[in-house]
Amino acid sequence: MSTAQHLRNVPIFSDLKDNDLNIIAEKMVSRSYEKGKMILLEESQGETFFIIKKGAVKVTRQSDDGREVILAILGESDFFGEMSLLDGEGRSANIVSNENAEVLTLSRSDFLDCLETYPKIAIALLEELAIRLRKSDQHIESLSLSDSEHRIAITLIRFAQELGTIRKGEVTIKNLPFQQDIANMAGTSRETVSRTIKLLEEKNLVKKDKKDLIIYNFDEFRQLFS
Amino acid sequence: MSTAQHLRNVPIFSDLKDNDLNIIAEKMVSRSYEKGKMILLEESQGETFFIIKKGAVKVTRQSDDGREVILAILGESDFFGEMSLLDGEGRSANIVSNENAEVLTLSRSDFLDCLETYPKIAIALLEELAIRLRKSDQHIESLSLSDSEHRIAITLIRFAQELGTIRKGEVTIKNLPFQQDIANMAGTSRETVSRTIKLLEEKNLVKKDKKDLIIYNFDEFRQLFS
DNA sequence: TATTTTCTGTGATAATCATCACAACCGCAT
DNA sequence: ATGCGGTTGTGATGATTATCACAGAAAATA
Repeated sequence: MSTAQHLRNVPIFSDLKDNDLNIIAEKMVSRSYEKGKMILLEESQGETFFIIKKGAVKVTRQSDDGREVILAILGESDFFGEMSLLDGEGRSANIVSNENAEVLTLSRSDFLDCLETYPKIAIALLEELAIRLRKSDQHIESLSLSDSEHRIAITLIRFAQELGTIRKGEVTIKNLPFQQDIANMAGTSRETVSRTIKLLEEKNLVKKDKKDLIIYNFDEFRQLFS
Repeated sequence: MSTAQHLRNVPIFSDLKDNDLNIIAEKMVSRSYEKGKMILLEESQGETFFIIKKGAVKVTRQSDDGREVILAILGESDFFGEMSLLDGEGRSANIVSNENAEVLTLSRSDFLDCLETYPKIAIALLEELAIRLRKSDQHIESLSLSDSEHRIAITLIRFAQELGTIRKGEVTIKNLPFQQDIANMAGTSRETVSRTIKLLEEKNLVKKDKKDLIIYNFDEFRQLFS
C-alpha cells in the first residue's frame, strides 16, 4: 500500500484531496522498530510526528523506582508525537513498540507547515485531541473512585472498544495484552488482574479462550462497570 | 474592563489584532452564576463555549453512587466547553461554579466560525489542549502509582502552580480548597487528607495559616513527591 | 450575639489490595 | 522431546487506607 493510501485511513488527513495527500506523503519517511524498542524517550526533545502504519505501541510513563504506567495502547492509523510539537515542551511520555512496528514520520517543520496550510487538518486534530482528553478524563475517574474489579473491567472495556470485534452483542478481544500491561493501565497489581479475571469468569461475564477474551454481553458488561 | 480586554488575557485569543478581538467580543454574552450552581450538566448537549471572567469553577465527573471526582479547578481567563463543540459528543463532565462566577459565552457556530476564520486561534487551542493532555497524563500517573501521601502532595503542587504566589522559594496557596475537594482530586478520602496534611506539617514541609497553606521550599517539595 | 451549618481532627475497626513466594503452564528454540 | 524464559495461578501475610463515629472549630445566617 502506498504512503498516501495509509494516510487516507488516518482521521486527521482523511478530509484532504488526493493531490494534497500526495504532497504530504512525499515528505514522510518510513521507519520500523522491533518489539520492545523505545521509539521515543521521556524528556527528550520532541521533533517528530509519527503515524503507525503497522503494529502497535505503548504510551507509558515511568516512575523513579521503575514502575510503569500505561496511558494508552495505540494501533494502526493512530498517531503520536504531536504533543511536544504543539506546546514546545519536552516529551512527557515514553513510546515503546509493543509488537514489531512500522511508522511514518514527519519532521517538526513539515508538520507545523501542514497545520498552517490546511486548516482542516488543524480542526481534525483538535477533534482528535478532544477525544483523547475525554478518554483521559474517564481514565482518571475510574482510577479515582473504583475498586480494582471495576478498574480492571473498565480497562477491558477500553480494549474491547479499540481492539475488539463484535458478533451479536458478544465482543472478542483478540490477543489480550499481558496481565502486567493490564495491571499497569488499571493501576493495580498483576496478581489482582489474574484473580479478578477469574472472578469475572465465575460470574459468567467473560470467558478466556487461549490468547483471546470474550465478553458475553458487552452492553450488560458496560452497564455493570461504568 | 471591556469584554475585549478580558479576551486579551486568554491565551488562545492573545495573538489577535484589536480589531478582530472586538469583532469576537461583540458576539459574546456575559452571564453570572452563584456559588455551587451547575453551569453545565453531564450528558447534555454541548452548545456553548465559556470563558471565565471572574471567579472559579470545578470540572467534575460524578459516579452513580454520587461520589464526585474533580478533574480540574479553573480560574480567571481559563475556558471550558470546547470539548463537545470539537468532537460533537455530549458533555462528559459537569461544571459547577466554585465561587460566584462571571463567564463570557460564545455560541457553537460563532466558535466554529472563529476557528475557520482565524487559524491562529485553532493552533493556539491545539497548544492549550496539548497542555491539558499533559496534565491529565500526570494526573493518571500519580493516581496509578503513588500512595495517598504522594497523591495529596501532588495535588497540592497542582494548586501551588495554579493558585500560588511565590516568594523566595516559598509558595503560598491562598484560600486552599476544602479537604473534601482535595480528596476528590487526589482520589482519596477526606480524613486521609486531614491526617496527611498534619503529617506534612510535622515533617516541616508545609504550614497551615488560617485558610492558606505555605509550602516552605517548593523545589524541594516537588523533588520529594514527583 | 446566638444558632445552625459546614468543615476539620482523630480514634477504632475492617476491608481491600500489594507483595512475597512458588508451582504450573505455554511457546519456542534447540 | 527437553529445556528455558516469560507468563499465569494461587495461598499467606501485612500495610495501607476507607469508613464509621463523634467532638471541636469555623463560618454563615438569623
